[in-house]
Amino acid sequence: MSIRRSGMNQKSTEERYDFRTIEKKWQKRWEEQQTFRAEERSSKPKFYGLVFFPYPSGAGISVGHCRNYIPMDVVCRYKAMKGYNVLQPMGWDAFGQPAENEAIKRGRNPREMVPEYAANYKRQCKLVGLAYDWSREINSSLPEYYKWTQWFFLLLYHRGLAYRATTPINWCSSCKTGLANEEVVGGLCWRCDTPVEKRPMPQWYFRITKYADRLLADLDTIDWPEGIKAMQRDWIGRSEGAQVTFGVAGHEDESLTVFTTRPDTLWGATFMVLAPEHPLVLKITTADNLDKVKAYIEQSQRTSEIDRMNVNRAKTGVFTGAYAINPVNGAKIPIFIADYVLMGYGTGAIMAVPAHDQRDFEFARKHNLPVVLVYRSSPDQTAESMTEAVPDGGYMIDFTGQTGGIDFPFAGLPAGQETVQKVIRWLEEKGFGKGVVNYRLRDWLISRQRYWGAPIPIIHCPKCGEVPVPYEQLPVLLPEVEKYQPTGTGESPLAGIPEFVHVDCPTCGGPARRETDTMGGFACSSWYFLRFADPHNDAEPFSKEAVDYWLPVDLYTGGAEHAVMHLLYARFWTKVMYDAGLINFQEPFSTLRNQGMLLAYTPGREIKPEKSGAAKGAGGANGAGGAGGAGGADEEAPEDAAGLVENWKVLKPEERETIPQSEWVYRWIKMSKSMGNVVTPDEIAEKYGADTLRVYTLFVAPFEETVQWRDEGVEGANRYLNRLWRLWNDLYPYYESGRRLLKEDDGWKATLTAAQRQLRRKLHQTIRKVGEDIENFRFNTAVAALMEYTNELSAFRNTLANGSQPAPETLALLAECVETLPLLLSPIAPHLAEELWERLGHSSSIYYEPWPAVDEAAAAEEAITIVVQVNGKVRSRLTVPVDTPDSALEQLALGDKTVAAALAGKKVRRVIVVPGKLVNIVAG
RNA sequence: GCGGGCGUGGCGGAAUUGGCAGACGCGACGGACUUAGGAUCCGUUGGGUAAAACCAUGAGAGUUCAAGUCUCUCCGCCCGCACCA
Repeated sequence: MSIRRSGMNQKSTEERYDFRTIEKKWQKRWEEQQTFRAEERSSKPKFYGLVFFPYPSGAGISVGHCRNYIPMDVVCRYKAMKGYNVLQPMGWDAFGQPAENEAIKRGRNPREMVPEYAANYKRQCKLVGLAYDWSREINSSLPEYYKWTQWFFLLLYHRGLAYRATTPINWCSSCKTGLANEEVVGGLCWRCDTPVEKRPMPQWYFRITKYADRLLADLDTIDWPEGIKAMQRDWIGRSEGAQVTFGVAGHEDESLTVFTTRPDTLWGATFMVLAPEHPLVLKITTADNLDKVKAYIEQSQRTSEIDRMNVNRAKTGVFTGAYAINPVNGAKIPIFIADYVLMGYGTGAIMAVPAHDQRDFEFARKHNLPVVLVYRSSPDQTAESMTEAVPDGGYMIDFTGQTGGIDFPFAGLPAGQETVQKVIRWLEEKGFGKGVVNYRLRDWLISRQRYWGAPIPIIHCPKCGEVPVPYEQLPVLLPEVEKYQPTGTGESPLAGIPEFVHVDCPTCGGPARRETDTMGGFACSSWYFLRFADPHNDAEPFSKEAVDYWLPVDLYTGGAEHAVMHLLYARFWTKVMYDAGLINFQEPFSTLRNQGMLLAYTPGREIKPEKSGAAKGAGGANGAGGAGGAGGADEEAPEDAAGLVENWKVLKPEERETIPQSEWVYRWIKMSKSMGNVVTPDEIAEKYGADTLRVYTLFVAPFEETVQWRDEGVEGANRYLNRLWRLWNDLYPYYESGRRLLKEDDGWKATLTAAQRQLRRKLHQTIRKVGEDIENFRFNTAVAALMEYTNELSAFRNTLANGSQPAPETLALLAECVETLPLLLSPIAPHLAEELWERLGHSSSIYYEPWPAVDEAAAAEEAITIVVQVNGKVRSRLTVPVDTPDSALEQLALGDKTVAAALAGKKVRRVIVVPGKLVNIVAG
């Protein structure tokens, strides 16, 4: 029996480690020695790890951001130990409305406020021990950065990808600015949930639609979560079909082109529907229908976006009095207008085939329009008996003789893509239409009528028209203003600054006006990942050499809320730069991962379910808005919507005073500033230390999963680190004498006892497992593996005889354990790892130490447990040497006492041996 | 409705190609050490039984010697999109 070491024998060992002192010490040293600075030139392979560009808000970072930043930091630190030249930068997405709104709210100048907030973020990042290369810090609101954002605007402009157009835009009356389609979520502004209206205004757009096919196709080349790829595919919304041109009866000079994915159903078109906004509507409407039509148009303009998007609404619409002529059979069909047809999709006009399209069917029944079948599945199927449309199946009906002399070669063809293609070819031959590919994606509205953004570098000259600012005149500096508030007139605050607006035309020298719109924040974040490769270049946005070396980003992490916006825009700009020969890759982010949301247990109160207008929030229990706690998007819910989650409301700070705790109702909701339930890394670092925060964050759940923040869990992580600290200190005294043996020769490995070999096996298995888990983003099991190992090491320690000197090979083994532990710990709990490493006598940072090598021989199992099953049920276990042949396993299994008992009275029919795993005896 | 994901102890979660379900941690319980314990250490901890048997991975079927894992049908939850012609 061995003597158990109790804590009492180790009074000299500190029970708990002094994380405050240790963490401060190492953070200071990392900073002084610029430990995390990426090498400019290196023969090493590179690794570029990046987290979503954050906007520095006044609230600072929360533990939600840490759920993204810490895992990335672990990967980067691990990669450094694996011999990579690592680039892990950080910077500030400082332009845009969150900053501007906060500046307005606090009555502060964003130029002063933003750097303060950024400094606070930076302080917090350091507090958490994140290994950023701060020499590459960037700030998108500084002229040295936005000069190049403007440069890229001009690049797009000169390549025909930026244009100004006056079309009805999505207008948020609260933000007082236009929104791109991506920024309208369910008819509401993505930032403030205000219902979006349509307003015609001249605006700048980027022609992202030109890249739709490539943005879609290249999704197949990148390692991104399926869900994000699916969202981008849906957003791009490619659909194949045909445009078919119909004549208009009585208007021989006009024609109407429809887009349809089902040109094979043209013979069943019984009416046509135009979007109310369609330009031909008023031209073709007959006099007696004009009042009705005008009224309908007006009504549909009044109908809110949200209402129009309600699928279950009745299919309203009115007849224009005009008729279209179906080219395939000369049939005259009535033309209606209805708001279920959208001007922004396809051609804004559809042919309606009620027999095979549900919406058309509903419209036809409501307005007593005929239904004509094109496909039939059985001979007795009739249009009259239909209760709903039949979207697919069946064989085409023979329309020969009913097509006004036009041939009909499709009788009997089955419904399907092949038939559609045949019809398209036929339409093209006849000149009735052509096959086209249509996209849901629309051009990217970049104009903002706001102050805090990069001015659009364009000059409007009465003589020369639109003139791009010459490259050498960049940057167009954002002027100082007295008021940052949006003007309310729909114009940018910049329009009120004469010295900014009035400018000489670069072309003719005459008086001209500057463009006063600024660019939306997504412009800045569409190229920042490139700037990190060469952040201080003042001659160009980046040198090709630096970008060729560092890019693309190897690993990119952030919340899923940017699935379409930022990630689509950045991909688009990357492709444009590729086309311009600036870079040699087409996808900026090779691997993308999304961290899960962080929920906090939050006190609130029940509220009455009714309440007329407050229908919003019924969408789900994730609070207001869907943005994640970490990464760029900093949504801020409006005051009245904040905290409303299905008949439940977060307690306001004052309510926590006035409402007794017995009436509090707790719920798990997203941790966010607007909910007042944010836990900051500062408070955790203060109480338990940054390493504890790191361990807890990694251990609590898989990276992608939503997690619930629990203080008990944090305490568990802290306990573990203290346990590890004590264990290491208990073993440390053996290090000096064991180390010599460890380094001198390998002989000791052969003389280990079985228990010692087992410990060493666990050690090397752990080295392998932790490395693999980090590479595969399984941080929770990496931490678990470390815990398992320290548990075994701890049990081994307890077997050491107190006071007496262990045998030499034991000392060598202990030295190996003592030396390896800080290395394994280093990516996960770097402060503690550095401290232990230093105590081992090292003077340089553990950050650059090589990751320990796995001794495969030591890691290999000597004996394995073979499960013996009878008819699939475990009856016994055998411990055998690894190389036991199958036949011997079978014999051993059959000879086992419990197995024999289970087999009593049965006949063995079959024996399955799975090498290294089990023996299953089938008997009956 | 469509697309993506998920459902395992009291809780968070483990579980290679189908091969011992519940690693690791939290919580709980018992013990040791203590003036003390919300510290530390050592145990126990899915249900069930005296012990077994047996029952357990949302429900139900199927494939297989063997299913948390594969197939089908449901149910529930989360995320995204939603009249897209």
